[in-house]
Amino acid sequence: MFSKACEYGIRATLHIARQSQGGHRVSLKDIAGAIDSPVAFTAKILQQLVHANVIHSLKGPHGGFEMTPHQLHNVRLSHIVSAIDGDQIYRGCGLGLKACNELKPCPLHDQFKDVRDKLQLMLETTSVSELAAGLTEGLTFLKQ
Amino acid sequence: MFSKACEYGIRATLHIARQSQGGHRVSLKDIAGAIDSPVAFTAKILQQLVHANVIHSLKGPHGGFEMTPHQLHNVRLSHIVSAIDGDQIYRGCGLGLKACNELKPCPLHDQFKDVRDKLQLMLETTSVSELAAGLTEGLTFLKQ
DNA sequence: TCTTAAAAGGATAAAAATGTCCGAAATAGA
DNA sequence: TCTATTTCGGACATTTTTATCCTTTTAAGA
Repeated sequence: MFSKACEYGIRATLHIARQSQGGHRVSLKDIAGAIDSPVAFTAKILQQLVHANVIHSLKGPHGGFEMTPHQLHNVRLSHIVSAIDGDQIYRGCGLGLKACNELKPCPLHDQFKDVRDKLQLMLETTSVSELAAGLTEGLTFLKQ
Repeated sequence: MFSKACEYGIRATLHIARQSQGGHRVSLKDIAGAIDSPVAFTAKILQQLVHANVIHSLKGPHGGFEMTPHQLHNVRLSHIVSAIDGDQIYRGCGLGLKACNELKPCPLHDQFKDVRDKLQLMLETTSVSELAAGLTEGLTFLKQ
């Protein structure tokens, strides 16, 4: 569904969100350890997320990654997904046809529309904060 | 959502189904032309679909691909997708966690479940025949 | 100012997906 | 039986994704 990069991106952001809610800044190593991902690859993804204003970073000693109150309040899953994978998942045609639309639909356009719209709605309405809360409460998990 | 191979596979199967409904067998070249796909790559995918008993092939002059009445009656989109991409799309965890389940869910397990179940239901209930009918009626398209 | 810790960013490597080529096998028809 | 046509299947090539390594930049603290 999502690329590996996007999966790591979501997991990393959720970990950062959880720690930021507790007032803690986290390092790259910390994140990679918490979500069980390759360190250097995770670094590249975090860079993308910083550029996309999903997370915030600070260099130097005691540096690391965090989310500002503004980011914690506003960031939705859709922001992470479109920053890494783009919006083809919920905007593109299910059969990869460039010119597929309501007027000239592919054979599964209608069937797909339901699924795609549901996915889009879910990504756009689900906030990172609410998911991070579930982690803190020990109800959900980011590895194994 | 699906791999390129799977997109070609679905499009090819729909073209073959449509032609089979009219009593016509189609060649590889014919298929690749109709769905606008690379010929040799399409050949590989068709082989997979023959092995998966989604379509039927005949070698030699006047050979080609077709669907038997039995296949036309039974094949659903889910058969094509699982033959080419496997069932990870609607069975796997959205965040790529191997051990994600109801008891130990990932943070977006519940939100994802809805989307995934809807996708699974759609793929398992949509028959290739019904989609091919839309093509014949000129209501839907397989390229541009 | 110097050292140290951390992210940033460029170059490269490995793996997977996508795509191509060509000879082998099968089969219809002359 | 011979030839032409078509799928089959193996090997190879290209592109994209995933992953690693190393140097540079930034900033804190001694």
